[in-house]
Parts: sequence; structure tokens; C-alpha cells
Amino acid sequence: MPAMPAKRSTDQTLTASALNRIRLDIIACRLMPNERLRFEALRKRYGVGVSPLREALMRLEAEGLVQLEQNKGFRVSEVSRENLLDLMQTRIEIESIALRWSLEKGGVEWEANLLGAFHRLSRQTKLDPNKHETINEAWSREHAAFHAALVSACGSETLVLIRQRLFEQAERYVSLSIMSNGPLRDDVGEHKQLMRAALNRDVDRTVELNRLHIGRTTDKVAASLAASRSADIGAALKRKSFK
Amino acid sequence: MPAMPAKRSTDQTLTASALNRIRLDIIACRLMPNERLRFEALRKRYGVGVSPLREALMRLEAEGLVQLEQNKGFRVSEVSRENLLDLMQTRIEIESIALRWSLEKGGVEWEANLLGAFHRLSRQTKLDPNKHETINEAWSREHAAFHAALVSACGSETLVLIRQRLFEQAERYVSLSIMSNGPLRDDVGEHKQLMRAALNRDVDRTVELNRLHIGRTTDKVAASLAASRSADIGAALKRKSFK
DNA sequence: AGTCAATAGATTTTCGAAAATCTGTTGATT
DNA sequence: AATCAACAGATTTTCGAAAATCTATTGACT
Repeated sequence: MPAMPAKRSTDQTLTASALNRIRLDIIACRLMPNERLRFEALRKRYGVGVSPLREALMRLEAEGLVQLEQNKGFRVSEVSRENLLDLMQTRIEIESIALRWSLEKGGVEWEANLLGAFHRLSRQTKLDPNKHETINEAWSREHAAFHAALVSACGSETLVLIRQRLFEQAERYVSLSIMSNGPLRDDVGEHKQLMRAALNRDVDRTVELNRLHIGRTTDKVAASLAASRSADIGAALKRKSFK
Repeated sequence: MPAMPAKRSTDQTLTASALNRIRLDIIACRLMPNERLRFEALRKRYGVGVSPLREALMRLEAEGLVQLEQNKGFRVSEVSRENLLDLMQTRIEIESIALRWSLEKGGVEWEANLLGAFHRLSRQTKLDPNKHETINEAWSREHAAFHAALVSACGSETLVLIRQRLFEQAERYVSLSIMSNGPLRDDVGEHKQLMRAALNRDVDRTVELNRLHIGRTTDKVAASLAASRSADIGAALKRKSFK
């Protein structure tokens, strides 16, 4: 089963490898919300010892994707409607600032990157061509890259990092929603509008479009979260991933 | 020398203990910016093994206080004028949002807490009564608590956490400034104004006072940072904490 | 039956040493 | 002298096992 070598080519240490793989698994909900992360299971899954695993999990705790209860171990962070709304509202505000600065400061290089990012995104299909009902992983990457490109000229490493963290946390909710309700709307048009407004340096419109973009996702996710409350989460409870 | 027991009463694990102690040491610049953090030295200093230390440092890296170069070890994050300005500007924007929400939502309980926090702060002297030229640690605690109290009613755990991280990063620059130039201005009055505006629910004035409050600190710190460039940092270089 | 202490098994936390990697030095070569 | 490979010591990274802690169960007692 764990045919994948523990240390991928780009990661120089087992800790870095485990960190990146676990982060992706949590964001994609291959590790489900609130699931206990026992070391024995993780050791088999990722093919590394407890030291790299503990280090990776400590870092993910700081990123908000994992929670540690002292002497009782780690689990994937819980999801909730309250957390979703908090997250998305905060994300809107943070991205608004970042967009404002980015549109003020962005030069030709930024414009070129943004156009390129949009082009790559538009050439990906949202649904996985092989197994339907699943999201295309390449699409996810390009989608993340597009949103990152929008704010990349804001001139604040600090703000960019914060935005990235919030985006990743939000992605986990999107994954969850897709698992229960199938993929969200296809929104190539939305991204095109967003890009146009940004390139036109229309701050107010860009910020507003972004707010709506996030808001629509939030509503969709919130709905499926409510719907799956008794189904998936109940099932998970009985499978005793939970206490 | 390490008479202090490794595991303090409130921390249940050695990792938590090391994490909290190292974080405080970095913020107070008892561990200097860019200083290499060798495990042998840390083991002696904190009286724990490498496992808890590595876990603590991984977490601090996510918090921005420490940096890891793969296979070359950890060091305290570098400081720079650019990072200071970025940090403070971002902090102003984040706190502005948090203040706005807090003033909109804060109830009687919040008002009471804020009054209490101000009172405790006003009863502390900023300078350490024993050894002059040093900041009073109790004052620092109450100062942090006061600013936290201001935004505590904002209703967003996410935003509160982000604000806390930025505040801690900023505190490190303040410590650095104090070490080279002595304590900053005594600003009881500023905090009183801030509290009054908040309690009056005057959002614009509170946000503006906060902006000025942070701005003044930034200027002071930036000045002493420029001044100490050749002195302290040069000395540190020769002491070869650096490459 | 219900409560509680004792115990055994499961799990996390921590350590010490082995393995891997880096850094500076020596000495050979051009 | 400059370049470079090989080596040795320093340091980080990782593992496996020991220690500490938690959890569930049993059995004694009220």
C-alpha cells in the first residue's frame, strides 16, 4: 500500500515530506475533520517515524488544520458552521486589504502573471476527466494559484501568508462540500470578471466581486454542511473516529 | 544554571513548556534575531531532549518567530526595516477590522473587562522598579492584555488569533528597541484615550487612535533599528551568531 | 445496582543513539 | 595561487525503545 517513497524529490527531509502530504490530505478531507491521528496509523500511511510526524503535526496545529490535546494526541480540526462563517468573513476582509494594495502596486509583471494564471485555470476542467464526482486536482492547483496571483503584488509578505492560510482552511470546507453534494458551480466567468476588474484597477469592483465570490461559496458549503450533519458526520461517529 | 524545572506547573508536557519558554525568550530578545538555535545549547538551556525542542521550533516557525533551513537547523527570525514596516502596516489593518467588530458587538461584559484591563495596566510602572533600563515584565503582560481586551468582543476567533501573532512579532521589535535605546515613551494617556473612544463606541476615532499608537511605536523602533545597525548587529556578527 | 480503586492494555511523550547531512580543512593537481 | 576532491568533526535528522500518561475493565465495597 505505501508504495510511495516517504521522501519526495522536492522535500529534503522526512519532516517536510510528511508535513506537505498530511496538509494536502487534510485539505482534501482524505483525513476527515475530527479524525484522530494515531501515530501507529500515520507511521504506516506515510512511512516515517514518530519524530517527523509529531513535528509536522505541531506545525499544522499552528496553521489551524490540526488540534492537539495534551497527552491525548492529535486530531484533524473540527469543522462547524460557526467556524466556516468566521473563517470566510475574516477571509473576505483580509483579501479586501490585499487586493486593494495589490491593485495599487501591481506592475506589468503582475498583470502578466495574472493573465497567465487565468489562462492555465481556464484550460482545466473542474471535474476530474477520469472519475466523475471528484474535483480535478490540477484545477484546484490552478484555482489556488489564480487567487494567489491576484494579491501577489500587495507588497506584504505577512498579509500574503495570512491569506494563504485562510484560503487553505477554506479549501477544506469546499472539499467536504464536494464529497457530500458533488462539485460546486463552474465559475470560469466569475474568475474572468474578477481578473478584468483587477486589471482595470477598479478596486471597489474587484473587492466587491471577491466578496460575492467567497460569499457564494460560503452559502453553498454551509448548505451542504447542514445537510450532511446527520448523514456523514453521524456515520463517522459510529465508525468511532470520534470519541 | 538551569535550576528551573523543565516542566512548569501549568504545562503538561515538555514540548509545551519548551514552546512557551522559547517563545518568551525570542519575544524578549533573550534569544537574539538571527541567532542560531543549536540543539546542544537548547538542551542545556531548557533541560529537555531534542524531540520536544524540534516540535516547539516547528511550531514557532509557523508563528513566524523562527526560521528553518532544511538540514542546517533553526535560527531566530531575522529582523529588518522592511519586515517591521510590513508587520506594523498589516497589524494596523487587522486591528482596525477587529476593533470595528468589537465595538459593534461588545456588551457589558466586554466593557467591564476592558476597564479592568486598563486599571491593571495603569497600576503597573513601565520601568522595572529593581533594575532600571529594563522593561517591567508585569507591565508587558498587562499591556498585551489591554490590547487583547479591546478586540476580544469582535466575535472572530480567527481574527483574534491572527492579531495575537502579529502583536507578538511586533513585541520582539519593541524589545530590540528597548535594548539599544532604553524604554519607549510612557503612554498611559494614549491607552486611556483608546479605551474611552472604544467605550463610547466611536469606531473611527478608536481606529485612528490605534493607528497612531502603532505608528508612533513603529517610528521609534525604526529609528533605533537604523541606529543599532552597525553597533549591536555588527557585534553579533563578530560573535558569530551569524553565518 | 452503583461507586470507586486497582489494574492491564493502548497510546502518547520523551530520550539516547544511529544515520544522514553539512562545514571547514587538508592535500593533491593544474 | 587557484581549484577541487577527500576527509574529519560538528550538527541535524531520524529511529526504536523506554517512560509517562490515558482509557477501559474488573472486582471490591456500600
